[in-house]
Amino acid sequence: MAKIATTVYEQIRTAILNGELSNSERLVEEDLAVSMGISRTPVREALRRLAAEGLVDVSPNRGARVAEWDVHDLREIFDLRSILESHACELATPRASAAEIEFLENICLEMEELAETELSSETRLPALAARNRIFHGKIIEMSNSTRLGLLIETLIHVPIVMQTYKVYSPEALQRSLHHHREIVNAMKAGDEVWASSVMRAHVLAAREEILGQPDPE
Amino acid sequence: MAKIATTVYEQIRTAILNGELSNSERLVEEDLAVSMGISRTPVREALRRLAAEGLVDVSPNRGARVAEWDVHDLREIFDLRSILESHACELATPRASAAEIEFLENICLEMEELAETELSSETRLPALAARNRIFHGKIIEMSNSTRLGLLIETLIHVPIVMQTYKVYSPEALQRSLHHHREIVNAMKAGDEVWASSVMRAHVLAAREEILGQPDPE
DNA sequence: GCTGCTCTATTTGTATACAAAATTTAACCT
DNA sequence: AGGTTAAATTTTGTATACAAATAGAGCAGC
Repeated sequence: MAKIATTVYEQIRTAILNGELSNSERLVEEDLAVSMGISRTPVREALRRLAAEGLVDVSPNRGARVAEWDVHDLREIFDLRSILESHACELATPRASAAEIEFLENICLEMEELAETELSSETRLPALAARNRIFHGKIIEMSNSTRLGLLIETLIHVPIVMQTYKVYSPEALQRSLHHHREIVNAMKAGDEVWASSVMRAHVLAAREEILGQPDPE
Repeated sequence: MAKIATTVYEQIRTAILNGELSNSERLVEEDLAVSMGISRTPVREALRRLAAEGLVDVSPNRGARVAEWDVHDLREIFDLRSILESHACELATPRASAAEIEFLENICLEMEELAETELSSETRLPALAARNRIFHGKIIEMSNSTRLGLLIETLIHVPIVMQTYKVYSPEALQRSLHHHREIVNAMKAGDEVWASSVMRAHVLAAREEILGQPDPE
């Protein structure tokens, strides 16, 4: 069990991502430490790491709170995701191997099957969300750009919460699955403009589905 | 003198950015601590923060080294900068106020004057580089996207080293200044496609100037 | 001369102790 | 009673102490 700090980091992180700590709750180092039976040192390290990823806000001498995101923040995040993931598609397309294409096609198939089964939402949604993450993650990996991957990773943390719990409308789900298929087809055709365009649309469509119409400002 | 950790962070950071610590030098916590007359605790915090920004690499139980970037890394970074700064331009253009446009025009003017004076390179280059950062930073600020700003900031750290010391060819410098002018003109015209396109070209041109031809891979 | 091992010396990771700052509570004055 | 100030408590920031892990030196074997 190496690195208590990492364990703590993951625990707090998943707690935040599961909404168990939401509402800008204060994160007192000592409290977290005793509740986990450890000292403040690794807790501090974990909190700083979470702060660097934008999941908590820390003020000097005033400690850490879990970060809050308003609609404007979320629009920003989806906006940037649409650009960066689209770019990942562009980079990935000329590099895609047959095996990688097949891998993506399998994910598509699994998701399509899941969408048709009449499981209760509680089991179906997480299964879909997990495969969705794998699909997007695979393309990012295929883009072969370490930093692009890191940037997207930090952006994705936040929407993961709602991605897992938001109930998509049946039409939106269908559209989303079609997008996935179309992305793979575009990659298979070696058409990176096509692939990246669909990915851009895909993320922007998800944004509207989750956030509704653009805010007037 | 609040927050030793922040002071340490800035010291190490500028030391890295000035190349005083380059070549994947090992950063031993105790050594840094005694050399600054403090304890290891704030040094650790500073190193973790630098790690989060990609300026140092830390391995578990093996400490921190200053990060190294090869040509491939730098290509990635400029690639992403070209996309993100271009997007910043796109967002900034419809929001630009007359005062902001004027501010940017003043920077352009100052840089053009600096380019004509025959100061020794040692004083001229840093002055140009500083104004260049202000120009780009202003546009990012005008884009009004906190997260976009944060993403670009982390990407920019690395090239700052060479941006400050790299001797541009006279033609490249001229082209760069013309790009700046053109960006402002496009913004003044309210044409965000034009503005973002020039910005994209601007960053990609800088990439080629600094890194040379694309690596074949 | 080179490779692999053991043992020592560094160095990191965590715990605890103390100082400085901020928040809360309570008392006080008008 | 309301609001302001001042003590008390909580909480963060830094220093120190100790345990665990790693790297390096020296030595044995080939």
